[in-house]
Amino acid sequence: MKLGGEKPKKTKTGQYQTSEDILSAMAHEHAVIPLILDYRSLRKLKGTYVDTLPLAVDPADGRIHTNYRQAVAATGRLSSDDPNLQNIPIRTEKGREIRKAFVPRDENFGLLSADYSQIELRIIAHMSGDPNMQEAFRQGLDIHAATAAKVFNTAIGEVTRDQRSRAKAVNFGIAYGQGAFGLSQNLGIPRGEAQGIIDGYFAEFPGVKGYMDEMIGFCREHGYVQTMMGRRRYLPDITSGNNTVRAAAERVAINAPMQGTAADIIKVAMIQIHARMQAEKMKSKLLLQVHDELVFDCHKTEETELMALVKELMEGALPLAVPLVVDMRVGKNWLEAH
DNA sequence: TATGTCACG
DNA sequence: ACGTACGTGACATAC
Repeated sequence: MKLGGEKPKKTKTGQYQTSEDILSAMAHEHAVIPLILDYRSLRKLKGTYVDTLPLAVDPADGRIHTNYRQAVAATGRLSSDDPNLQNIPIRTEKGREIRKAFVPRDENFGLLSADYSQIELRIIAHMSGDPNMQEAFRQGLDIHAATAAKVFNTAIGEVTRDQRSRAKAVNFGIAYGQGAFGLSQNLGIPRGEAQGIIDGYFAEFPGVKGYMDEMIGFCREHGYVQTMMGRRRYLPDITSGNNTVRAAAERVAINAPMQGTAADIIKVAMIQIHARMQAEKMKSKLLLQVHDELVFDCHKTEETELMALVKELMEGALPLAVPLVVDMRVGKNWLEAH
C-alpha cells in the first residue's frame, strides 16, 4: 500500500523518509502511523534516558557528572556530553517523569531553575533597533500576542489563539531565516498565506528585516559575522555561486550573532554568579547550564539571597535597549523548579 | 563508520 | 525542478 502521496520524500541516500514531521502529515492515511510514532517516542525515552542515565551515576558520590564542552558549538554555546544533560525531556508527559528524577543533594536543598525569557528575540530587538519590537518588550507585553496584533492588525486583547500561535511560529522562524515554504509546512497553511504573514511581519518590524540584510551584507564584506561581544563566525559559503549553499550561509549569518550573543550573556552571568557565591561563602552550587537556563542546588537558608543574586546578575549581565527578564522557581525536582 | 531519527534550547 | 529553519548529542541500524 502506497502512503505519503505520489512522490514520497526520500533522504539524500534514497531511503524513504519516515521522520516525525513526514509521518504526522500522513497520519490519516493509515491507522498504524500513530502507533509507530508512539512506539518511537517511547523507545527514545527508554533507550536514551531510562535505561542509560542510571549507568552514568558515579559510584563515588551517587551523582551524575556531565562534561561541558567550550569549543564545539560554532556559535559559542556550550555543549554537554557523556551524558548530555542539555536534552533532558520536558515536552511530553512521560518525558516529564524523567525530569522529575533530577533532585537536590539532600533534604536541606532545593533545585533553583532560572531562565531567560525570550532572550534571542530581545537580542534581535536590541541589535536591530526595531522600534515596534523594542516597545513591546519595554511594555512587558506577551511578545507573541503583540506580534500577532501588529501582523494581523488587531488590538492585542482581541488576538485569537490561532493568531498568537501563528505569530509565535513567525517569531521562532525569524531567528533562523525561515521562509514561506518552511512556515507553511510548520503551520499547515498554503504557501501564499504564509508569505502574506511574513510580508506583514516585515512591514510592521522593518528593523528586523534591516538587521537580516545588514548581517548578510557585513558577512559578504568581511567573511564573518560577530556577536555583541566580538565572537566571530567565519562563513566562506556566503559568496558561493550555489544558491542553496549560499542561502544556508545567509541563514547562519542571521542566526549566529543572536544565538552567540545569548551564549556570551549567560557565560558572563555564570562567571559573576560564581564569584559572588564564593565571596559570600554560600553552600549552594551551580549545577547545570542549558543554553538560557541555570540550575542550582540551593541551600534552604540561602533561597532568598541566591534568588536575588541570580536574578540581578543574569538580568544585568549585558545591558540592552530592552530589559532582560529572568523567571525563576525553586522545587523539589527539576520539573517542579522549571 | 555513516545514516536517520529525535531529545533539548 | 530543486531545496527550503539555527545549534547540539545519543541511540539503533545497516554496511
